[in-house]
Amino acid sequence: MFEKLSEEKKTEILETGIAEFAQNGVDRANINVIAKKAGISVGVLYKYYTDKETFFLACLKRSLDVLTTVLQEQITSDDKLLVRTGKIIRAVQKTSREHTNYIRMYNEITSGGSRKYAPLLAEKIECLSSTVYTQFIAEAAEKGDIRDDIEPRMFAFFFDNLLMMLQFSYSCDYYRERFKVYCGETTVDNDELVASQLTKFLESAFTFRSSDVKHQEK
Amino acid sequence: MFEKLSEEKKTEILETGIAEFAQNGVDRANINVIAKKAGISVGVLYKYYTDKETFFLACLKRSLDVLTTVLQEQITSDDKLLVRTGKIIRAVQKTSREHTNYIRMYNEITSGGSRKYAPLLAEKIECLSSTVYTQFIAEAAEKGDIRDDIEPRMFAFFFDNLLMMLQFSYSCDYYRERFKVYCGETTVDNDELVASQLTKFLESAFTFRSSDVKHQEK
Amino acid sequence: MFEKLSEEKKTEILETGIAEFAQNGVDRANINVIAKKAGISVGVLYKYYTDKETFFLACLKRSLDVLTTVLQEQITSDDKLLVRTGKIIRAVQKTSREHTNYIRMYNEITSGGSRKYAPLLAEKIECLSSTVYTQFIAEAAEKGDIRDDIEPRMFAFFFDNLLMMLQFSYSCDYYRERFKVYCGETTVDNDELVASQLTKFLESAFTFRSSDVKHQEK
Amino acid sequence: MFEKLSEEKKTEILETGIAEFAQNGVDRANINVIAKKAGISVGVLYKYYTDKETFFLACLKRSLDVLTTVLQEQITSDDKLLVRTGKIIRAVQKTSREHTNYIRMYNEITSGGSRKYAPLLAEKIECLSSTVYTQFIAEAAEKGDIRDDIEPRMFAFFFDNLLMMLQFSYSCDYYRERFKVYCGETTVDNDELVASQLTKFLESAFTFRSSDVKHQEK
DNA sequence: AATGAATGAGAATTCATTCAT
DNA sequence: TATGAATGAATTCTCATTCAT
Repeated sequence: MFEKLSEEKKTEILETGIAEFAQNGVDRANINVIAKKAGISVGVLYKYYTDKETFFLACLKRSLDVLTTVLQEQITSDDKLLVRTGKIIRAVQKTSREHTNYIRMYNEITSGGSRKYAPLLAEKIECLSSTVYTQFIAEAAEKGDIRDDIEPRMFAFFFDNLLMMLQFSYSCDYYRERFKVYCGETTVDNDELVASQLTKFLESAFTFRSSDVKHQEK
Repeated sequence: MFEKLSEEKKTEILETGIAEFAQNGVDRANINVIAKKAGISVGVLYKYYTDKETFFLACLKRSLDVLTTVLQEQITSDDKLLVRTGKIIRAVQKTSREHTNYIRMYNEITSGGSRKYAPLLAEKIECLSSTVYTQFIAEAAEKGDIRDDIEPRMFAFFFDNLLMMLQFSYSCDYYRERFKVYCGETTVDNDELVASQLTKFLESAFTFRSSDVKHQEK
Repeated sequence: MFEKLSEEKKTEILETGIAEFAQNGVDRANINVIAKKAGISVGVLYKYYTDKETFFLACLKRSLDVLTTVLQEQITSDDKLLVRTGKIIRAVQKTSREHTNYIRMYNEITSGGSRKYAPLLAEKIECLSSTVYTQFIAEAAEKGDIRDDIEPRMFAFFFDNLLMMLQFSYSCDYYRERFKVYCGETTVDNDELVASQLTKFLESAFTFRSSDVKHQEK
Repeated sequence: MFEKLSEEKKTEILETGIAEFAQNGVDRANINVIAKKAGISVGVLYKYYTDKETFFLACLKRSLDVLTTVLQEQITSDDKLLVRTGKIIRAVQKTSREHTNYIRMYNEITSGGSRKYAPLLAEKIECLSSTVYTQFIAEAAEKGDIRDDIEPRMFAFFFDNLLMMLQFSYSCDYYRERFKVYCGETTVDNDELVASQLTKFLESAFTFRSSDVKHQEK
């Protein structure tokens, strides 16, 4: 398997698949078209991937692997919470611009009725970020850098929700339009503004002091 | 159009379509199956909707209309920001449980490659919530109930991002699994816990006082 | 199902399938070609038969049903054994000439590696003839019309083997050639000769008297 | 041709082909699989056999050659008719058990629509047995060992029909099931019983005396 | 106007055959 | 000369859409 296919060719095929799937969705993408665009015959494609689903999964895996690697790099940091947060946000922006299609692939599995195996692949990335975020939030809570009356896991969840939406807002058509509706045409391309605003939002979400509270629901 | 079809029949057809599309996605849903389940002939369906895409759009429109109406109700409130926030969160939870399929339809357009016209339909709901959220955040800022160093529009954007993710986390398979990965199996069904945690998160995001800042990135 | 398709059309489709399958074998026959020849679209064919195998089975069933009916008629006779034998042989010849394709379909399942369900369909015809032949041979044995030192079932088996080979020799290309090799070009079309010779052969096979035996294997 | 391929390798390739063709039928057998199982490349296979059909024919030829050789040995006998008949039957049983795949190959050409050249190959075996059987039946008739009112050629034909069916009944799935339906599960493995019963059947078919006839069709 | 049977273009997949290495 | 990766024509099957009744 893959003895003759060079690593580059292999990658090219997957990238072509990713581009098509990201563009049209799994169901509308056409295997014969992908093969042609990748400069190979359908036969080769079917030699390496038993069927369309399997090929899609391989494309998805590659996408998630790249994203996971990028995520790993972002995460490895000894900075304090807020510095780290800022870095992560900027990294998300960068990733979204550079790896649009990977993120669209990721987005592809978040909808789509009966796609069975795809979500399994995503477990890795979700587990990774959930573990990492939860842990550094818990650590920050211990150090007193962060309010301690929210469950770290849930905090991490809300945190990642914001990051995920940010990713999609840069990469996926629908979310991008919505982004514009909310923030205006220009803001979408003003990365620094968005980054600083979101950092502030998260900063205050993290550092609320209960002593300050005056108007709280019981 | 619809001269002969009673309002109830019309609704039944759309609801059947919504159920199928929500279940299987646009591409995998089968028009003939939908017609059969709705108790009509494909002929009728094609009389009123020129093609599958158009019918999907009609189903989507209905879904968004219902969600918009529900949203309107949630939004109309004179309560203070935090009370209102809590109410909205709970309303989102309720909606997610009661109108799963509508939300799945909404989710359906957030991905799905080349679906061209679908996003246009969603403008209404996005504009509505963006306007409303932006406005009440601006008002709160004026009253001093909220920090004033974040753009209301962006604030509203982050706010809605969290709500949208919450909706999907309750209604859509992939997001639901992710929800569990982050927060644990039981949390997913503990609406009160989730609501209170998210309220806290938003509360502090909203009410940060710049005077308190000690550890901020420059 | 078949509400709109008239009985004649239904039959025409099956007969077209039978002709093609008989001509080319299951694997080489082409569903699109069959549909075209039958004057329908593939869609219709697939509406009534879930796949090629199922359609082949339906064609086979029809073939075997016709053959079974014909067999039934042949069998229903109160004649004495030998008279009956002669009638059956002539009936087999007639059937073979008139229903060549049905017999080829029958022949189709006698080879063909992994064809799974086809043989099940044939059980009916095999059971029928085995039961009938076995029974009338047993009766003849009781009456003393036939030697009684051969198991009726095995006798019936040998009897049917000869009839089956006769059928195939008239209907199937290979067997037909072989028939010529053995008996000469002209004999193949001289039904009366073949019938009388086979009758004689069977007659003596049936009526051997043990008292006559002089040179028998121990 | 075959300059480099050793005789053993050649044989191994053919035997592999025979096994696959016997198992799956010509159409369903896969050339690439056969090459792999034979431990050669498809390239080699196509060097020696121009196409699948040609290769199948070569496999068929080998099968028929082996069967012809075996047949030759069975036939070469100076025994009297009935002794010889018994020997042939037992030889057929033995061959059927030992060379199942060759017989299946043989069976493969008896059906299968448009296989054009295959039957030509079989002429040899059919001519051989027809000649031999016809001749020894004629001789027996001269000696008075056999009734003389049946054409030797037709006699030989009926005789071989029974042997052929016996072969298939032991080797080919469909015929085997039919064998069981007629004679019961256990008989199929009781070679001695079958041999003696068929011998008796043939014995009386051969030795009928016209003087005994009382109830004959005119 | 309603029906749903019929259509047939389109897509996935297979595998005999070729040919660069 | 041998290899087996690559080819792509051919085939099965699906389903959006049409249209005769």
